[in-house]
Amino acid sequence: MSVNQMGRPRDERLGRALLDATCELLAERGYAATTIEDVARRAGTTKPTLYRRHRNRVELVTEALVDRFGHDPTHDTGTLRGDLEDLQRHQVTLFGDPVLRGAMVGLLDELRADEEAATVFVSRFLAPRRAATARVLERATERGEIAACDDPEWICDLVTGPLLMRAMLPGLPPLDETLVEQTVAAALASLGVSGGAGRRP
Amino acid sequence: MSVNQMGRPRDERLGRALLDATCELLAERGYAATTIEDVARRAGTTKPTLYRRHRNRVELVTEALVDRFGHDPTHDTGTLRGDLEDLQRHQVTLFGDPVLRGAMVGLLDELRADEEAATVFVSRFLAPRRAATARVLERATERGEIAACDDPEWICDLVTGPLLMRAMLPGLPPLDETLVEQTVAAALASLGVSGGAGRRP
Amino acid sequence: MSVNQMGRPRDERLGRALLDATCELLAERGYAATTIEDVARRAGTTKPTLYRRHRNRVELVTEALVDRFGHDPTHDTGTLRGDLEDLQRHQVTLFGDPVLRGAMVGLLDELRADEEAATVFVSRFLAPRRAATARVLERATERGEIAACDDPEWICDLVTGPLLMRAMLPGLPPLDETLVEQTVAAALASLGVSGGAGRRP
Amino acid sequence: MSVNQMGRPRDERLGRALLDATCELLAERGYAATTIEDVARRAGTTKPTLYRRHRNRVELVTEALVDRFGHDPTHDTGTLRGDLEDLQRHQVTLFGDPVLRGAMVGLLDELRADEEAATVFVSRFLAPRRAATARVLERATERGEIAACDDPEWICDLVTGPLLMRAMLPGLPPLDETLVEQTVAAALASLGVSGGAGRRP
DNA sequence: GTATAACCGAGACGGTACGTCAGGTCTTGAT
DNA sequence: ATCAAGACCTGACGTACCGTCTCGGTTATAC
Repeated sequence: MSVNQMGRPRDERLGRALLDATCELLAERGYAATTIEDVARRAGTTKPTLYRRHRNRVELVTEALVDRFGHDPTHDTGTLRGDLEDLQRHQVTLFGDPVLRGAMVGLLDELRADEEAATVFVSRFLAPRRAATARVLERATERGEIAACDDPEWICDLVTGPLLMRAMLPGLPPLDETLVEQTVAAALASLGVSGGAGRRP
Repeated sequence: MSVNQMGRPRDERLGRALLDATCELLAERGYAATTIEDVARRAGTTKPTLYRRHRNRVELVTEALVDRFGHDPTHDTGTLRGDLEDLQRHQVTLFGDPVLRGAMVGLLDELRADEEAATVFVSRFLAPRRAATARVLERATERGEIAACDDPEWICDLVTGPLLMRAMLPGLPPLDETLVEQTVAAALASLGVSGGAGRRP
Repeated sequence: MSVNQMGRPRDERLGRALLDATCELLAERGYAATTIEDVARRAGTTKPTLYRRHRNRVELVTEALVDRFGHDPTHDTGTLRGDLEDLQRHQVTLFGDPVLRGAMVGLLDELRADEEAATVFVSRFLAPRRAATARVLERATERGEIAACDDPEWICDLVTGPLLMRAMLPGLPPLDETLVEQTVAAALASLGVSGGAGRRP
Repeated sequence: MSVNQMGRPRDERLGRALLDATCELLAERGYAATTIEDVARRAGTTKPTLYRRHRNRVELVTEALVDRFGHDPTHDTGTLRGDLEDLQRHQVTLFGDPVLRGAMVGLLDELRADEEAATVFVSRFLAPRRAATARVLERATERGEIAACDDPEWICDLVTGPLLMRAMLPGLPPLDETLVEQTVAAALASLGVSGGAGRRP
C-alpha cells in the first residue's frame, strides 16, 4: 500500500477557508441562502474543490458545525448543581451563537430527507452532548447526590429543550442567565433533589 | 351599494385543494422538497393560481399550518394538573403530526430571512398557544392553587421545549404519554406545587 | 329571422376605442408588444369585451388596419404616368405610417400560421390594392397608351416591393418623393413606354 | 503567458445543434412559435446552455440566419446582365428558402424594439448583400457598360423589393425564373441600358 | 311593466413560455 | 492528484399573457 500520496497535495488552507466561509454565511444569511457557489466564492476557490471535500451542503454544514462547536469541555465542579450550571452556561452560549442559530433549522430540515447525513449529524454533534449530560448524572449518582437516574434522555430534553426553543422560534425572549437557573432548578427537582424547584433563596 | 366583490369569485375548492396538497407534501417530503410546482400540480391547478392566493412558499406553508392546527381547544378541567395534562396531550399530538414535523424546521429557516412572514407566523400560530398556557396559569391563580406566576414565558418554554426538541431533532425517543407526565410534573414543581416533582405514585 | 337585435345593444364607442388603442400601441411598440390586455386597458375596457368583437389578435389588428387604411381612392388623372404617381404617393404615405410599419411584419408572421386570417387579410387589405393597380393598367390600355399588360402581378410587385422593403427593413433610406419617381419610371419602362426609364428631365 | 482560455471549453457541437434546431423550427412553425424551450429541447440541451450563447431569441435567430445564409458568392460573369442574373438567381433561392421565409417577418418585428439587435442584423445580414450589389454596379462602370450609378440604394431596392414582397406576403405568385428576368430587365432599364426594358427577344 | 337577452366591468382560471438561479458533475490546462 | 475556471444538465423559481369562464349589474327590445 501507500502508493497514495501522488500528485499535488491538497492545500489545507482551502479546507479552513471553506469551513470559515460557511460559518460566516450561515450567520449572515441563514441556511437556505448559504449557497455552495457563494461559499466557494467567499473562500476564494471554486465548486469542484469544495465538492472534493464535502459531498453536499448537508455534510459541509455539519462538518462546519462540528469543527466549530465540536466538543463540550465538561468540568467536574464537585456538585451536581455546579455541573449542571456549567453545562447550561455552555449551552446558552452555544445556542446564542449566530452561526448555530443560522444553521440549525435549515440543516434539520434537510436531514429529514437524508438519513445518512442525519446519522453523521447525530453521532458527531448530538450524541456527544447528550453523553456529557449523562456523565454528569452518573457522577452525581457516584457521589450519592441522587439515586441512579432511570431516564437520562428526559433530563437531556428538559435542560436543552427550552434553550433550543428560544434559539429557533422567532419572537421569544433571549437566552440568558435566568434561563440557566430555571432549567437547572427544574432538572434538580425532576431528579428528586429537595430545594430544586422554585427560586433559589 | 357595496361595489366590493367584483369579478369572478374565487373557487374556494381550489384554496382547499392547495392547502391540503401543501400538507400532504410537507408530510411526505418535508419543507425543502415541497416545491410550488408540485403543490400546484397535486392540487390540480397551476402556479399562477397558487401565486394569486399566496405570495410565496413561506406564506403558503404558514397558512396551511394555521388552517390545519389553528386553535387549541383548552378546556377548564377544574385543576391545574388537569389543565396542564390536557394541554400537553394536545401538544404531543400536534408535534407528533407528520405534517408539522415535516414543515416546522424548514419554515423556521425561511422565517429568519423574512421578518414579515415571521410576524404572521408568530401572531397566528405561536402567540395563541402561549396565550392558552398563560390562561391556564391565571385560572390556577384564581382558584388559589398557585400564587400569581411571575414568568409565564418560562413555563411555556418548559412544557413545550422538550416536545419541540423531540419533534425536530433526529434520533430521539418518540413523543408519548410519559413525556406528558414528565413535563407536567416539571411545570408543577417549577410553580411551587408540592408533590409536583418526581414520578406520580 | 330577425329575432336578433334583442338585449342591450353594443356600445359602439367601445369598438372605436379598441381599434384606436390598437393602432396607438402598434405605432408605439410594434406588433409583438401590443398585448390584448394592454389594448383593452388603454381602450378603457376589458378582455372579454374585446374578444366579443375580435376573435384574436390577428383579426383585431387586421380589422384595425382595414379600418384605418381601408380604401385607396384612385382617381383617374387622365394619363398612365399620372395615375401611377398618384398611386405611389398614396402608397408612400401608407408605408410611411408608423401604425402600419409597426403592425406589418408582426402580423405577417402570425398569418403564416393562420390560413383563415391570412385569407381575410388578403381579401380585405391586399387584393383591393392590387386590383386598383390593375385598374390603372386597364385604363391605360383603353386609352391606347400601352398594349394589354400580360402580367399585372409583376407590375404590382415592381411598384410596391421597393416601398415595402424600405418600410420593413431597418437601416434603409426613408420613403420619399424620389422613390415615387423611381418606381413610376421603372414601371413605365417595364410596360414598354418610351422615356420611361431613367430620370425625367 | 496568456491567461485566456481557461475553464472547460464550450462544446461546439452544441452551438451547431442549437443553430440547426433553430432553423428547423423556423422552417416548420415560423418565428412566433419557435420557442426557446423547444429549440433547446430539439438541440438536446437546455435553456441555460442556450442563454449562455445567445442573449435572447432575436440574437439566436439572427445568428442562425447569418450562419446559414452568411455570404453571397458573387462571381464576375463578365457582363452587367450576367452579374445581375447571377445575383437574382441567388436571391430567389434565398427568399424561397423556408427557413428564411419562416424567420424573416417575425424577426423584423422584434428588431423594431431592439435597436442593438437591429444593428447586428443590418451589419451582418443586410449590409453585405447590398454591398455585393453595389460591387456589381461598380464593375459595370469600370467595364464601361454604364455610367457611375448615383443611387445604388435604389437599384438594391428595385431588385430585392419584389422578391421580398413575394416571399413575405401571403397569396402571391411563387418566386421563379420569370421574376429573375423581370427584375434584371427593370434594373438594366433603370440604369439606362438600352434594351433593358420589356421582354428579351 | 315586466321578462328576456345581450351587453359590460371585473377578475379568477388552466395554460405555456419566459429569463434566471443554484445544485452537482465534468472537462481542460496548469501547478 | 489538485487547483482555477467555467461549461454542462437538471429542475424550480416567480412573472407575463393567452383565451375562457363566471359573476353582479346594466340597458334595451319584446311580450
